Amino acid sequence: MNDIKQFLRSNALRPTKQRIVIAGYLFDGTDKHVTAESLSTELAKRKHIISLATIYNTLHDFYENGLLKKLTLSADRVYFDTNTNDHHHFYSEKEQFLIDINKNIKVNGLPKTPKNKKINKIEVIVHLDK
Amino acid sequence: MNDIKQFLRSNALRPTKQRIVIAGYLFDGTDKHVTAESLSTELAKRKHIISLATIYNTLHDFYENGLLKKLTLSADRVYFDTNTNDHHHFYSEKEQFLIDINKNIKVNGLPKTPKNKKINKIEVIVHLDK
DNA sequence: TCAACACTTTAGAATCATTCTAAACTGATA
DNA sequence: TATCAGTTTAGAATGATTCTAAAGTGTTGA
Ligand SMILES: [Mn+2]
Ligand SMILES: [Mn+2]
Ligand SMILES: [Zn+2]
Ligand SMILES: [Zn+2]
Repeated sequence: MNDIKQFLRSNALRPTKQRIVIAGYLFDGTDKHVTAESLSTELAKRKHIISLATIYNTLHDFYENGLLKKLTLSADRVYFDTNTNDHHHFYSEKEQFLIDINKNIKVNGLPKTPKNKKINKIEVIVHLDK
Repeated sequence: MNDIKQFLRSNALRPTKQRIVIAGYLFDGTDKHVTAESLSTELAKRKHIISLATIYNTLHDFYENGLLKKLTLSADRVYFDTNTNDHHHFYSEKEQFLIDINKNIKVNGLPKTPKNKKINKIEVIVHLDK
């Protein structure tokens, strides 16, 4: 709890009640993939009612500070990922199912990068069925 | 034009004026990535005004019939891809920039697929900068 | 300790891509 | 050519997200 406050301060984020609760949930040691909605629901289960606006604000604040990654897997909700290491995903759109692939993956056979561009990140999504 | 009509019929799609125009544009031999909006704009340049509702309907009809692939690269617009072969992409979110990677890419080092799931498709997105 | 102020939170409105509704239209068929 | 299922469309609705602006709070210097 004081760790969380320090943690937030060290990321130039004022440790407000809401941010402490959200960080406490997100960074509890277990990697998580959340949407604004799912996060809101989880916090509500724990009797922490935080407005959706604040949840969006906080997710973005954390993202801007590199505490979260952002995943665009579906067109109609954004996932935030507490695992900030380089990694990939198994994903089932149908089942809203998302699992980290932390193993080292190699992508072979890429053509040369387009002129004047630089590779920022290679993202591998393994879409699952049934 | 009659080819287009046949093409549509052979896909169980009634060859309406609108579908003929849209198919004529999309399947002209050049691979394309379009959004509903960009397609609408391109058609408008060619003096073909088709309602957005129809453009959405048609993109979905084509998609359902396997004539298009759907790409979820950004959270706030869906891309449709006229290249229906298995392939991957270079993508620049900032520049709305999208290039096919048709070369055979191999992804090595995947962990084993989660129990009771099947790999449907492996998607590689090479995010570009600069 | 506390005033002062920048930073935050929040309800509710706004945005915007997409989907839906239901009425008018049209391609296919006999 | 009449009929009807399939299509198109304007406009309303939806839903995730962002914005607005007013009220609340953490920080800091005296
Ligand atoms: Mn949406
Ligand atoms: Mn949106
Ligand atoms: Zn992850
Ligand atoms: Zn493509």
